[in-house]
Amino acid sequence: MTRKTGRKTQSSRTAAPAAQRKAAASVEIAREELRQRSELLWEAPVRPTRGPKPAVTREDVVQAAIRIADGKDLAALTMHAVAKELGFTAMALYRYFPSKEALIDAAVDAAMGKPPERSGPREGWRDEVRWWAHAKRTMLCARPWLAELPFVAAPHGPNWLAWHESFLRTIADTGLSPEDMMDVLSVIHGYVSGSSDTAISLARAQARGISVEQWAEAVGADLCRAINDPRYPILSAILTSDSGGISAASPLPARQGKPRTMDESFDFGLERILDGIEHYMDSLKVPRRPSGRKQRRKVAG
Amino acid sequence: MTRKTGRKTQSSRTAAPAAQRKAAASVEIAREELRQRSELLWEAPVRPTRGPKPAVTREDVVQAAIRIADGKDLAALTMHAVAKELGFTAMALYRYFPSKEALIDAAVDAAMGKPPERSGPREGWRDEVRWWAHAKRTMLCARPWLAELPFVAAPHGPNWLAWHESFLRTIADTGLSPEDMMDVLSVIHGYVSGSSDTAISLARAQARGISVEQWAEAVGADLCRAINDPRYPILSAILTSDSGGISAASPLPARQGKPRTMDESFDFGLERILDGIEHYMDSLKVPRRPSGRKQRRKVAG
DNA sequence: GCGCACAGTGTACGTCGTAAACATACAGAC
DNA sequence: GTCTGTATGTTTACGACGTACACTGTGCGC
Repeated sequence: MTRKTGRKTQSSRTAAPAAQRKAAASVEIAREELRQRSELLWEAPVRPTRGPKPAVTREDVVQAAIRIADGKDLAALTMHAVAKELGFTAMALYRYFPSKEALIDAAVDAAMGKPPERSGPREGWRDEVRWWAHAKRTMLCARPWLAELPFVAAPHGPNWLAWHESFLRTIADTGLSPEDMMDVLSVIHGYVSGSSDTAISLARAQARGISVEQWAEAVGADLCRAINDPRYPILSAILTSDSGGISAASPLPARQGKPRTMDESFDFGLERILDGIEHYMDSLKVPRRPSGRKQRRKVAG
Repeated sequence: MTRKTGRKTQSSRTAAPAAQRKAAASVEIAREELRQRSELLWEAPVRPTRGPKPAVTREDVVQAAIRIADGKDLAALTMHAVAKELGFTAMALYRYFPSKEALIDAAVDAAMGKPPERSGPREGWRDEVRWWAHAKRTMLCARPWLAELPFVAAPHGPNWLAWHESFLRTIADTGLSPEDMMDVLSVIHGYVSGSSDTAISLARAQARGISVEQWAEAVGADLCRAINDPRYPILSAILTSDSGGISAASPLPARQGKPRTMDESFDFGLERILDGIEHYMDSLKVPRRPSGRKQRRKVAG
């Protein structure tokens, strides 16, 4: 991983260790670098007429990168590996992307893909939001390496925006103000990405060939340290509340025969949030204070 | 991080790498490695009587690592850097931790710290959960590198459990079943960590010396690509719905003079979730179906 | 056909994590 | 005290990484 910013246009020394920099100049560089990376995401490459044709396209490079990350993990995604995948030397890639970071930006956006189109007639916003949340979760679990990225500023590429657009479509008719729509998007988006980390962690383990059972055993073993530890009385009580076993399908403790799986827990949380949003929408219709402490009312959009 | 061919003499050490391995054997190694990393988190080091005294403690090493990550970012946290901080050579660290990953595990748990104790009398669960969520968000923003970690199985150290215990205390008296308590924990925890990514991204930028304005400019610039792009009609409408400016305090568009800040958006979402949870609790008291699709009812804890 | 712009290569450097062999310092057995 | 074994930190080394720089080769516009 270790993403660095060490780019200078010309007077650069070696792999600038992101370390010693002169503040003022470095910020300028950082800004320019971010601008350029963003551009790479949005602008089609311009093929000059002169010179030999490139052997592949930027898209081909991106796809090769995705193939590697899918097959192993983000750590396996090295310039050498991508180059080998394409039958190149590593340096050739720098004709397509100015740095590894820029390539990863592009790979992330491409790997995210477009949000799936929902066929059939439109249903209520609640169903659609639920569907969107599941789609997003599925996407994240399918490519666990997407969650490994320490962005200073996440690249908001075409697909990233498309997912957001896709969400907004689900609540476009609810009468929420623009602010509220963005905030509702933010709740759901936050919940989905945050709450999927356990599932993602499992997906990563599986990508490494670790079985579900082995993974659950490792995670469960940690949790079990809480049992009978006086520092964790409540957790301990919960963990031992019934059979106290650990479900293979969930790192959380399984009791009384019907353990909740990770997916069920996800759905549980999602329903609570949908309830909360619905409640908020209702409170806007009937002009009475919402149950929350803070007064909020609809502003004319 | 990069991993290579592993070996395994007898029992101890080795950062058993994850790359190419013989499947069966590799899983065995991975499991053993995870077990050992977990142990390092929980067990006090045993000082043998013979031989020279160690110059520092494992705790000192961890603190040095945290200092480095705090000062820069996770990428700056190299074995060489930590060693230099302590006046050592890099290899000396391997007397304290078997691998960089093990050191990072320990640094993460230590950096997370204990959850702050709340002074004063206990208030309603809603206030307490809100308080917990803010504490966690504050902690994550203060150490943005905590969110950069690609775990296969996140190490659940003492502090990690303490945060969970601390949350459970807030809802211990609400009459929720053990399953429900864990799921409520999971919703809030998921929301907090997922929804903080923008704030964390900003914190990271600031750690690199990028000002809020510059960061917002970069993020906003990406969003603005949606404007007038036929692929993003709704987003475009929202972004231009009023003044169309981008607030420096938020990457989301600011309109009509009173932009919502990131923190306000966070609170908005949190209130919706709390509403949803409250609604669920109410539905348990009055035995009538909750508004969500799935029937859930309290089980005797 | 000529020349230049651009494709991809070869080599090199500095840094990374860490294996292996080593030197050193100290506790306990004599 | 001296001896001895073990635990400590150092030295050296390796292979992989990102990428700077100088190179070779190709093919369009002239």
